[in-house]
Amino acid sequence: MPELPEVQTIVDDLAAAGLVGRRIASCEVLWHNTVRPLSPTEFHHRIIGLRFASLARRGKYILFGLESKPASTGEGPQGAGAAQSLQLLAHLRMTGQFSLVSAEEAPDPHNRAVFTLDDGRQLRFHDTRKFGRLILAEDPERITGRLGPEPLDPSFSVENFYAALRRHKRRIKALLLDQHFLAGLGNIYCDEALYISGIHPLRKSDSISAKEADLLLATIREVLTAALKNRGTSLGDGETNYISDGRRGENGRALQVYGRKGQKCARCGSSIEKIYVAQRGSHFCPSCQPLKPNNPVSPARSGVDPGE
DNA sequence: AATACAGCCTGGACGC
DNA sequence: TGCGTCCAGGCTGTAT
Repeated sequence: MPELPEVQTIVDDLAAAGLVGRRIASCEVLWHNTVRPLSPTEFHHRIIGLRFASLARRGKYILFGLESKPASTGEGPQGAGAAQSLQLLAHLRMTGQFSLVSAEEAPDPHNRAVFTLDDGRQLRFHDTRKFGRLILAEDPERITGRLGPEPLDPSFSVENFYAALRRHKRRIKALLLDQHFLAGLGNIYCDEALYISGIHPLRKSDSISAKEADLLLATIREVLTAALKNRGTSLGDGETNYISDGRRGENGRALQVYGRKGQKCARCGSSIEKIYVAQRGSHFCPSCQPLKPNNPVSPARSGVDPGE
Protein backbone atom coordinates (compact mmCIF):
# COMPACT_ATOMS: atom_id res chain seq x y z
CA MET A 1 0.00 0.00 0.00
CA PRO A 2 1.81 3.04 -1.17
CA GLU A 3 1.98 5.80 1.39
CA LEU A 4 4.48 8.64 1.60
CA PRO A 5 7.64 6.50 1.96
CA GLU A 6 6.69 4.17 -0.85
CA VAL A 7 5.76 7.00 -3.20
CA GLN A 8 8.97 8.84 -2.39
CA THR A 9 10.97 5.68 -3.04
CA ILE A 10 9.41 5.35 -6.47
CA VAL A 11 10.08 9.00 -7.28
CA ASP A 12 13.71 8.61 -6.23
CA ASP A 13 14.10 5.41 -8.22
CA LEU A 14 12.57 6.90 -11.36
CA ALA A 15 14.79 9.95 -11.04
CA ALA A 16 17.86 7.77 -10.56
CA ALA A 17 16.89 5.73 -13.59
CA GLY A 18 17.01 8.87 -15.72
CA LEU A 19 13.38 9.43 -16.52
CA VAL A 20 13.73 13.21 -16.51
CA GLY A 21 14.67 14.45 -19.95
CA ARG A 22 13.05 11.57 -21.80
CA ARG A 23 10.36 12.24 -24.38
CA ILE A 24 7.15 10.27 -24.71
CA ALA A 25 7.27 8.71 -28.15
CA SER A 26 4.03 6.82 -27.78
CA CYS A 27 1.50 5.97 -25.16
CA GLU A 28 -1.01 3.23 -24.73
CA VAL A 29 -3.85 3.33 -22.22
CA LEU A 30 -4.99 -0.18 -21.40
CA TRP A 31 -7.68 0.61 -18.87
CA HIS A 32 -9.91 3.57 -19.64
CA ASN A 33 -10.74 4.53 -16.06
CA THR A 34 -7.07 4.97 -15.21
CA VAL A 35 -7.03 8.26 -17.12
CA ARG A 36 -10.55 9.38 -16.28
CA PRO A 37 -12.06 11.89 -16.86
CA LEU A 38 -10.13 12.01 -20.14
CA SER A 39 -10.77 9.34 -22.70
CA PRO A 40 -7.76 7.18 -23.60
CA THR A 41 -7.74 8.85 -27.01
CA GLU A 42 -7.71 12.33 -25.57
CA PHE A 43 -5.09 11.39 -22.99
CA HIS A 44 -2.89 9.96 -25.70
CA HIS A 45 -3.40 12.98 -27.88
CA ARG A 46 -2.40 15.42 -25.17
CA ILE A 47 0.64 13.61 -23.81
CA ILE A 48 2.33 12.37 -26.93
CA GLY A 49 5.62 14.07 -27.75
CA LEU A 50 5.99 15.72 -24.35
CA ARG A 51 9.15 15.45 -22.34
CA PHE A 52 9.48 14.56 -18.66
CA ALA A 53 10.95 17.73 -17.21
CA SER A 54 10.69 17.14 -13.49
CA LEU A 55 9.73 14.59 -10.92
CA ALA A 56 8.38 15.25 -7.46
CA ARG A 57 6.07 14.01 -4.76
CA ARG A 58 3.28 15.75 -2.92
CA GLY A 59 1.36 13.68 -0.38
CA LYS A 60 0.76 10.39 -2.12
CA TYR A 61 0.84 11.93 -5.59
CA ILE A 62 3.71 11.55 -7.99
CA LEU A 63 4.09 14.75 -10.00
CA PHE A 64 5.57 14.38 -13.46
CA GLY A 65 6.30 17.79 -14.95
CA LEU A 66 5.85 17.74 -18.72
CA GLU A 67 7.29 20.09 -21.30
CA SER A 68 6.46 20.47 -24.92
CA LYS A 69 9.85 21.80 -25.93
CA PRO A 70 12.20 19.10 -27.21
CA ALA A 71 15.14 18.30 -24.98
CA SER A 72 18.20 20.32 -25.80
CA THR A 73 21.11 17.95 -25.84
CA GLY A 74 23.63 20.46 -24.54
CA GLU A 75 24.44 21.15 -20.92
CA GLY A 76 23.19 24.13 -19.06
CA PRO A 77 19.78 25.66 -18.51
CA GLN A 78 19.14 25.97 -22.17
CA GLY A 79 15.45 25.28 -22.13
CA ALA A 80 14.77 28.35 -20.06
CA GLY A 81 11.91 29.49 -22.20
CA ALA A 82 10.07 26.18 -22.17
CA ALA A 83 6.67 26.59 -20.67
CA GLN A 84 5.85 24.01 -18.01
CA SER A 85 2.38 23.72 -19.33
CA LEU A 86 1.26 20.40 -18.03
CA GLN A 87 1.69 17.97 -15.17
CA LEU A 88 0.89 14.31 -14.97
CA LEU A 89 -0.30 13.44 -11.48
CA ALA A 90 -0.21 9.79 -10.58
CA HIS A 91 -2.02 8.36 -7.59
CA LEU A 92 -1.22 4.72 -6.91
CA ARG A 93 -4.11 4.13 -4.53
CA MET A 94 -3.86 0.50 -3.42
CA THR A 95 -1.83 -1.45 -5.91
CA GLY A 96 -0.34 0.99 -8.38
CA GLN A 97 3.30 0.59 -9.36
CA PHE A 98 5.66 2.09 -11.90
CA SER A 99 8.41 0.31 -13.69
CA LEU A 100 10.96 1.60 -16.15
CA VAL A 101 12.00 -1.24 -18.38
CA SER A 102 13.17 -2.08 -21.86
CA ALA A 103 10.35 -2.16 -24.38
CA GLU A 104 11.46 -5.73 -25.06
CA GLU A 105 10.34 -6.82 -21.62
CA ALA A 106 7.25 -9.04 -21.71
CA PRO A 107 4.08 -7.06 -21.03
CA ASP A 108 2.19 -7.67 -17.82
CA PRO A 109 -1.58 -8.27 -17.97
CA HIS A 110 -2.04 -5.71 -15.21
CA ASN A 111 -0.39 -2.87 -17.04
CA ARG A 112 -2.90 -0.04 -17.31
CA ALA A 113 -0.82 2.50 -19.21
CA VAL A 114 2.45 2.21 -21.06
CA PHE A 115 4.59 5.17 -22.15
CA THR A 116 7.24 4.34 -24.69
CA LEU A 117 10.18 6.71 -24.34
CA ASP A 118 12.57 8.08 -26.91
CA ASP A 119 15.40 5.90 -25.57
CA GLY A 120 13.57 2.64 -26.20
CA ARG A 121 12.50 2.10 -22.64
CA GLN A 122 8.95 2.03 -21.36
CA LEU A 123 7.45 3.62 -18.29
CA ARG A 124 4.72 1.23 -17.28
CA PHE A 125 1.89 1.86 -14.88
CA HIS A 126 0.86 -1.44 -13.37
CA ASP A 127 -2.23 -1.60 -11.16
CA THR A 128 -3.89 -4.87 -10.26
CA ARG A 129 -7.03 -3.44 -8.71
CA LYS A 130 -7.44 -0.58 -11.14
CA PHE A 131 -7.89 2.01 -8.40
CA GLY A 132 -4.93 4.10 -9.41
CA ARG A 133 -5.30 7.26 -11.46
CA LEU A 134 -3.23 9.20 -13.97
CA ILE A 135 -4.43 12.78 -14.13
CA LEU A 136 -3.30 15.31 -16.69
CA ALA A 137 -3.58 18.75 -15.19
CA GLU A 138 -2.72 22.20 -16.39
CA ASP A 139 -3.31 23.54 -12.90
CA PRO A 140 -2.14 20.77 -10.57
CA GLU A 141 -2.47 23.21 -7.68
CA ARG A 142 -6.18 22.60 -7.85
CA ILE A 143 -5.46 19.12 -6.59
CA THR A 144 -2.28 19.46 -4.57
CA GLY A 145 -3.35 22.78 -3.11
CA ARG A 146 -6.07 21.05 -1.17
CA LEU A 147 -3.68 18.68 0.54
CA GLY A 148 -2.61 19.18 4.10
CA PRO A 149 0.97 19.88 5.15
CA GLU A 150 3.81 17.45 4.56
CA PRO A 151 4.58 15.71 7.84
CA LEU A 152 8.33 15.73 7.14
CA ASP A 153 8.41 19.40 6.24
CA PRO A 154 10.48 21.01 9.00
CA SER A 155 8.46 24.20 8.70
CA PHE A 156 5.41 22.28 9.85
CA SER A 157 5.67 22.93 13.56
CA VAL A 158 4.27 21.04 16.47
CA GLU A 159 2.42 24.20 17.44
CA ASN A 160 0.62 24.17 14.13
CA PHE A 161 -0.08 20.47 14.47
CA TYR A 162 -1.50 20.86 17.96
CA ALA A 163 -3.64 23.82 16.93
CA ALA A 164 -4.97 21.86 13.97
CA LEU A 165 -5.85 18.90 16.19
CA ARG A 166 -7.83 21.17 18.46
CA ARG A 167 -9.78 22.65 15.59
CA HIS A 168 -11.43 19.27 15.02
CA LYS A 169 -13.39 16.89 17.15
CA ARG A 170 -12.80 13.88 14.99
CA ARG A 171 -11.37 10.54 15.90
CA ILE A 172 -7.63 10.89 15.67
CA LYS A 173 -7.24 7.97 13.29
CA ALA A 174 -9.80 9.38 10.87
CA LEU A 175 -8.17 12.79 11.02
CA LEU A 176 -4.65 11.51 10.39
CA LEU A 177 -5.87 9.58 7.38
CA ASP A 178 -7.55 12.66 5.95
CA GLN A 179 -5.16 13.93 3.27
CA HIS A 180 -6.56 17.43 3.63
CA PHE A 181 -5.43 17.44 7.23
CA LEU A 182 -2.01 15.84 6.74
CA ALA A 183 -0.68 14.60 3.42
CA GLY A 184 0.93 11.23 2.97
CA LEU A 185 -0.09 9.09 5.91
CA GLY A 186 -2.00 5.91 5.19
CA ASN A 187 -3.40 3.09 7.22
CA ILE A 188 -0.15 1.29 8.02
CA TYR A 189 1.96 4.17 9.27
CA CYS A 190 -1.01 5.71 11.01
CA ASP A 191 -1.55 2.57 13.10
CA GLU A 192 2.16 2.36 13.84
CA ALA A 193 2.47 5.99 14.89
CA LEU A 194 -0.57 5.83 17.16
CA TYR A 195 0.73 2.66 18.76
CA ILE A 196 4.17 4.05 19.46
CA SER A 197 2.62 7.26 20.79
CA GLY A 198 0.30 5.32 23.05
CA ILE A 199 -2.79 7.00 21.61
CA HIS A 200 -6.00 5.06 21.02
CA PRO A 201 -7.28 5.42 17.44
CA LEU A 202 -10.73 6.44 18.70
CA ARG A 203 -9.47 9.32 20.81
CA LYS A 204 -11.05 12.61 19.78
CA SER A 205 -8.46 14.90 18.29
CA ASP A 206 -9.32 17.77 20.61
CA SER A 207 -8.63 15.57 23.61
CA ILE A 208 -4.98 15.21 22.63
CA SER A 209 -2.73 17.20 24.96
CA ALA A 210 0.08 19.42 23.76
CA LYS A 211 2.53 16.90 25.09
CA GLU A 212 0.82 14.05 23.27
CA ALA A 213 0.73 16.10 20.08
CA ASP A 214 4.43 16.69 20.41
CA LEU A 215 5.05 12.98 20.83
CA LEU A 216 2.66 12.05 18.03
CA LEU A 217 4.23 14.33 15.44
CA ALA A 218 7.72 13.19 16.42
CA THR A 219 6.57 9.59 16.14
CA ILE A 220 4.96 10.11 12.76
CA ARG A 221 8.23 11.56 11.55
CA GLU A 222 10.25 8.71 13.01
CA VAL A 223 7.99 6.07 11.50
CA LEU A 224 8.07 7.71 8.06
CA THR A 225 11.80 8.33 8.17
CA ALA A 226 12.53 4.75 9.15
CA ALA A 227 10.26 3.48 6.39
CA LEU A 228 12.01 5.72 3.86
CA LYS A 229 15.34 4.21 4.86
CA ASN A 230 13.85 0.77 4.31
CA ARG A 231 12.44 1.70 0.90
CA GLY A 232 8.91 1.37 2.26
CA THR A 233 6.79 -1.59 3.21
CA SER A 234 6.04 -4.51 0.90
CA LEU A 235 3.51 -6.75 2.54
CA GLY A 236 3.06 -10.46 2.17
CA ASP A 237 5.14 -12.99 0.32
CA GLY A 238 3.29 -12.93 -2.92
CA GLU A 239 2.09 -9.39 -2.83
CA THR A 240 3.04 -7.45 -5.87
CA ASN A 241 5.69 -4.93 -5.22
CA TYR A 242 5.28 -1.24 -5.74
CA ILE A 243 8.99 -0.67 -6.01
CA SER A 244 9.84 0.53 -9.46
CA ASP A 245 12.77 -1.79 -10.07
CA GLY A 246 11.23 -4.87 -8.50
CA ARG A 247 13.10 -4.63 -5.22
CA ARG A 248 10.94 -5.08 -2.18
CA GLY A 249 10.52 -2.58 0.59
CA GLU A 250 12.08 -3.89 3.77
CA ASN A 251 10.01 -2.04 6.31
CA GLY A 252 7.53 -4.86 6.94
CA ARG A 253 9.71 -6.29 9.67
CA ALA A 254 9.55 -3.03 11.55
CA LEU A 255 5.77 -3.02 11.84
CA GLN A 256 4.64 -3.49 15.41
CA VAL A 257 0.84 -3.55 15.23
CA TYR A 258 -0.30 -3.37 11.63
CA GLY A 259 -1.51 -6.80 10.53
CA ARG A 260 -0.75 -8.30 13.92
CA LYS A 261 -4.26 -8.87 15.23
CA GLY A 262 -4.25 -11.48 17.98
CA GLN A 263 -0.48 -11.37 18.38
CA LYS A 264 1.21 -10.20 21.54
CA CYS A 265 2.12 -6.58 22.01
CA ALA A 266 5.91 -6.39 22.05
CA ARG A 267 5.74 -3.99 24.96
CA CYS A 268 3.20 -5.39 27.38
CA GLY A 269 2.19 -8.79 26.04
CA SER A 270 -1.48 -7.92 25.62
CA SER A 271 -3.22 -9.18 22.53
CA ILE A 272 -3.27 -6.72 19.61
CA GLU A 273 -6.84 -5.86 18.67
CA LYS A 274 -8.38 -4.80 15.41
CA ILE A 275 -11.34 -2.47 15.17
CA TYR A 276 -12.78 -0.36 12.37
CA VAL A 277 -12.32 3.37 12.39
CA ALA A 278 -13.43 5.40 9.41
CA GLN A 279 -14.05 2.13 7.56
CA ARG A 280 -10.43 1.08 7.94
CA GLY A 281 -9.04 -1.82 9.86
CA SER A 282 -7.21 -0.32 12.81
CA HIS A 283 -4.74 -2.24 14.92
CA PHE A 284 -3.84 -1.24 18.42
CA CYS A 285 -2.82 -2.49 21.85
CA PRO A 286 -5.70 -2.00 24.30
CA SER A 287 -3.43 -1.55 27.29
CA CYS A 288 -0.70 0.60 25.74
CA GLN A 289 -3.26 2.77 23.95
CA PRO A 290 -6.00 3.46 26.46
CA LEU A 291 -9.05 5.37 25.34
CA LYS A 292 -8.79 7.70 28.28
CA PRO A 293 -6.05 10.29 28.21
CA ASN A 294 -3.66 10.68 31.12
CA ASN A 295 -3.55 6.98 31.73
CA PRO A 296 -0.51 5.94 33.74
CA VAL A 297 0.68 3.61 30.98
CA SER A 298 3.72 5.31 29.58
CA PRO A 299 4.24 5.84 25.90
CA ALA A 300 6.53 3.61 23.96
CA ARG A 301 9.37 5.92 23.24
CA SER A 302 11.98 5.72 25.87
CA GLY A 303 12.99 8.87 27.63
CA VAL A 304 9.63 10.47 27.23
CA ASP A 305 7.85 11.71 30.28
CA PRO A 306 4.39 10.15 30.37
CA GLY A 307 2.59 13.36 31.07
CA GLU A 308 1.72 15.97 33.61
C1' DA B 1 -19.11 19.46 11.03
C1' DA B 2 -18.55 14.84 11.27
C1' DT B 3 -19.74 10.43 9.92
C1' DA B 4 -21.47 6.52 7.08
C1' DC B 5 -21.62 4.13 3.09
C1' DA B 6 -21.56 2.83 -1.84
C1' DG B 7 -18.67 2.48 -5.64
C1' DC B 8 -14.49 1.63 -7.86
C1' DC B 9 -11.63 -3.35 -8.44
C1' DT B 10 -9.05 -7.98 -8.15
C1' DG B 11 -6.72 -11.66 -5.97
C1' DG B 12 -5.92 -14.23 -2.06
C1' DA B 13 -7.70 -16.51 2.01
C1' DC B 14 -11.11 -19.09 3.76
C1' DG B 15 -14.97 -22.50 4.45
C1' DC B 16 -17.43 -26.15 2.68
C1' DT C 1 -9.90 -29.70 -6.21
C1' DG C 2 -13.10 -26.30 -6.91
C1' DC C 3 -16.48 -23.31 -5.93
C1' DG C 4 -18.58 -19.29 -3.61
C1' DT C 5 -17.91 -15.63 -0.32
C1' DC C 6 -15.48 -12.32 2.11
C1' DC C 7 -11.92 -9.08 2.83
C1' DA C 8 -8.25 -5.65 1.94
C1' DG C 9 -8.09 -0.44 1.25
C1' DG C 10 -7.60 5.30 -0.77
C1' DC C 11 -10.49 8.40 -2.26
C1' DT C 12 -14.79 10.65 -4.06
C1' DG C 13 -19.51 11.66 -4.02
C1' DT C 14 -23.78 11.50 -1.71
C1' DA C 15 -26.75 11.02 2.24
C1' DT C 16 -27.59 11.55 7.09
